[in-house]
Amino acid sequence: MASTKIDHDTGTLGKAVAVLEAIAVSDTPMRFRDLTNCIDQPRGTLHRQVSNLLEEGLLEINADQSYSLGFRFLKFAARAWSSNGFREIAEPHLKALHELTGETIHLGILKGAEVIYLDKVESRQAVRMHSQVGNSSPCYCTGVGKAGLSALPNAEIIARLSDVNFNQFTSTTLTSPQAVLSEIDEIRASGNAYDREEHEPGIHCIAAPVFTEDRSVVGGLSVTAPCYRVPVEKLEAWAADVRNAAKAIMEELPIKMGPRA
Amino acid sequence: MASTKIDHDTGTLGKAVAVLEAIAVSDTPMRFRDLTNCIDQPRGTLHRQVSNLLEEGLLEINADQSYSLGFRFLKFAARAWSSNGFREIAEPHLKALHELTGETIHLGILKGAEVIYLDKVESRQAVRMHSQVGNSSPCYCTGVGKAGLSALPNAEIIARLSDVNFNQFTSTTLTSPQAVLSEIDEIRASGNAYDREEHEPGIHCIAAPVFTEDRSVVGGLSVTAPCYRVPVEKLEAWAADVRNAAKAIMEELPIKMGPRA
DNA sequence: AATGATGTTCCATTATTTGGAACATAGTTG
DNA sequence: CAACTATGTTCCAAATAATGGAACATCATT
Repeated sequence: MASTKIDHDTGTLGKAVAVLEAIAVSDTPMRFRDLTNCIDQPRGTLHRQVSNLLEEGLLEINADQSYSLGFRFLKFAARAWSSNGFREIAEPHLKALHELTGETIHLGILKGAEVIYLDKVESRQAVRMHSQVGNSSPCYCTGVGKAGLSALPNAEIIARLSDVNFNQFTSTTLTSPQAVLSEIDEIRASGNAYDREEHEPGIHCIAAPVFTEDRSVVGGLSVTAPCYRVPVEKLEAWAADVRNAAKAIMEELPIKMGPRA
Repeated sequence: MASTKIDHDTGTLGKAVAVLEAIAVSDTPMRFRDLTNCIDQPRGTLHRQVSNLLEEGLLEINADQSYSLGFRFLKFAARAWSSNGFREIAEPHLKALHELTGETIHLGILKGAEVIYLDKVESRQAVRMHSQVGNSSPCYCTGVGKAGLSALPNAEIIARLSDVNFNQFTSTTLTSPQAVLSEIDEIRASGNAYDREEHEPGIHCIAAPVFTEDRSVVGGLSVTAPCYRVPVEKLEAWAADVRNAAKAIMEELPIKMGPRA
C-alpha cells in the first residue's frame, strides 16, 4: 500500500501513469471510489483521466466495476518481452540451471541502484512472467544486485549507492556503502555474490554477475532457496554452476546490447 | 510498417501512446530521427513527449541512441499478463491441446467485432508471447472470432457486425453479416467453427467458443495449421478435442471474470 | 574550416486539463 | 416508501500545460 509519491513534472502523462501504477500495484480490485482515495485528484478530473486510459485500451473495466490493466498492454508486453535480447539469450541458461538445482532462478539487471527482474524460472510454475518479473529491489540486499555492482568500478558503485536510503530489512542487511564495498572485493575474487537472508528472513541465494564488455548492461543471475530446505553448503556447491551459466550468457552477448540484439 | 492512424481524442495521452506504439511495433531500432518520420509532429514537440516518457520510465534510450520500452513498462506488462485470469486459466489447456495436435494453438477474446489474441502456444518456439499476442484480427474471418460470435444472441451479432467493413482477404472470406450468421447456426449445432483459408491463403483452423455464463467475456481457442501439411480431415478429427479443451476452461472460469480471478 | 544532419532548448501562442458544482444512479435505512 | 447517503458521470469558466517554429548545440563528413 505504500505509494511512492515522487513528483515527476511530466504533466498530464505523469498523472496518467500514476493511475496505472495505482491499479497495477494494488492487490485488491480497484473501483473508481478506491482510486479517488489513493490518487488525490477531484472526482471529475480523475474520471476523465480514467476514461482516456480506457479509450486507449490501457485500462479495462470489469463486470464488477473494478479496473485492470488493459489488453493494449498485452501487445506491448509481448513485444517488450520477446524483443529483450538479454532476456532471450539468457533464457535457456536459466532453464538449464533450474534443471540442475531444482530451485528458483532469477535474472535481473541494474538500473541505478535498483535491480529490475527480467525473468524467473520457478518449479511448479507453469506460468512464466510471474509477478516478480518487472519488479525491482534494492541492489544492496540482493544477490543479483551485489553481483551486478561487482562488475562496476568502485567509484561508480559509490556514486550509485550515495543517494540510497539503506533499509535494514533483516539483521544481516548491509546498511552502508562501505559495508557493500567491502563485500564487493570478495565477490570479485570468487565470482559469486550471496544474499544471506539480507532481504527476506529465511531466504538466501547465490548469484553471479552478467554484463556486457562496455558495462552498458550490468546484472546477474541467481539461485534462490529457502534456508530451511537448502543449507548454505548446498548453495556453495552450486557456485561454479552459477558462474558457468553467467559466463555462457556473456559469451553469447553482443558487445553492445541494442534494443533487439 | 502499416500504422493504424485512428484519432482517439484522448489529447496528450493519445499522442504519448502513439509514440510508445511506434517504438513497440517497429522491427528496427528507432532513433529520434526515425520517430520524427513516422509520428508527424514538430521536432520540438516530439522531443518533449519523448523526454517525458523517458522520465516516467516508460521509454529507455540505448547506447546507440535508439529507444526501447522502459522497465516501468515491463512492470506493467508483466502485471497485465499474469493478472489476466482468463489467459491464466486457459494456459494449461492450450498446452495440452498443443501436445495432442503438435500445431499452433491460439486463445482470443472478442472486443466488439475484433478478436484480440491473448495467448499462443507454438511448436519450435522456445519463447512464448509471440508477436501475434496482443494483436487483433476481424472476427468474421477467423475461427476464434466466429466461435466467439456463436456464443452471442443473433441480435448482438448483427449489432457488432453492422459497422464492420468486410474485407475480402481470400476467395473464401465471408463478406456480409448474413453470410456469417448463416454459418453461426452450424457452429452452434456442432460446437466448432472453422476458418477455411478465410483470412490467409494456405492457413486454416478449427476453433471452439469459450465464454462466461453472463457472456461478459466471449472468445475462443483454435488449432491453426497450414493446409499443405494438415488436411481438413485432420482438423475435423480434432474437433472433439478442441471442444473439450474449451469446455474444461469454461468449467474453471468464475461466472464473473474479475480482474485477478 | 565549412557543410549538412541530427538532437536540444526556448517562449509567446494556443489548446487542453482542471476542479468545483450540479446532475444521475444505485443502495440503504428510518 | 421516502429521505438519505455513497458512488459514478457530466459540464464549463478559469488555470495550466502543450504546441510549434525558430534559434541554438552537437556531431560526423568532406
